[in-house]
Amino acid sequence: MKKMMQMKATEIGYEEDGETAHIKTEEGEDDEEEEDEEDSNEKGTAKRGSKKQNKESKKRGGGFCKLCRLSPQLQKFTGVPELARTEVVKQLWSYIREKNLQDPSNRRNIICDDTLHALFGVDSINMFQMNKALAKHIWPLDLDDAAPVKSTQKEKQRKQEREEDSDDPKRKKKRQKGGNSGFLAPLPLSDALVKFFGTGESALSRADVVKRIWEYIKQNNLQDPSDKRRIICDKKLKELFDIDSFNGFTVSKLLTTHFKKAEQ
DNA sequence: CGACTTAGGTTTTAAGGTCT
DNA sequence: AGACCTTAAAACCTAAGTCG
Repeated sequence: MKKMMQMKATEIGYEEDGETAHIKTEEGEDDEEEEDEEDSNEKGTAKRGSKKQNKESKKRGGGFCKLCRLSPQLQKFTGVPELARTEVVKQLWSYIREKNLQDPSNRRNIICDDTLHALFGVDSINMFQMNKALAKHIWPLDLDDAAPVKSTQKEKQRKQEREEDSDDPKRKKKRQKGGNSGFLAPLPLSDALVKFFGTGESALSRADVVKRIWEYIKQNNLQDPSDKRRIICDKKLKELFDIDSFNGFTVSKLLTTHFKKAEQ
């Protein structure tokens, strides 16, 4: 599965030169970005590059499965004195879901109830910071005293600081935007399209048409099971588009010929 | 700009295992 | 020896394509 993901990624055209990383960093504040970028750029590139090759042969799991000693608070939470880090994360999330502790307006934020507050010492925490906060509660087994796992990277602090204040504003902005532009204006449909829908409507917005096409695709189960973006045309679709199959992303393109231009 | 779709990459953290 | 990969979680974001 993951192998597939990698392949797809390259297919789609993600560049290896750190462009993706850059896009991501954009979300954060710009000042720290530069140093950061250098770091993650290199790393990311190498990672992605070799991942492709190595993923296939690597499956054995690293040191994450190793049991770690848990802080008293975490012991209380999990009920056991030792647990693999991955298991702790798992339990945490099941607890969060069970108690419905995700902030509805930003589900990456976790509202801490008393139990979590005891663990993290904050009222709310985002999912990324949570992982970091968790580090204070997970100790190596061989360390008798409560020495938190050594934190090697100071630079990384900057990263999550970036994460802290970058976070959602951008997204919110996006969400808030909204409002109608003229894109929703109905456009005259081709006869073939009118016939295809069979509702008698002769004009619909592009978005509406796309929506209905997808409804039809789903109703008739026309998505290629091995790649759901691929649409296998049935007779009706074939008549409409005159092709055997198409990529879901190109619906819009295919529809072009079925919109009569107002001026025409 | 935003309507619509899906797949999947990215983000965080840790340290041991594995590969070069 | 040192670089890189592994695990878990969920949400977000991006990609193409079109239009006024």
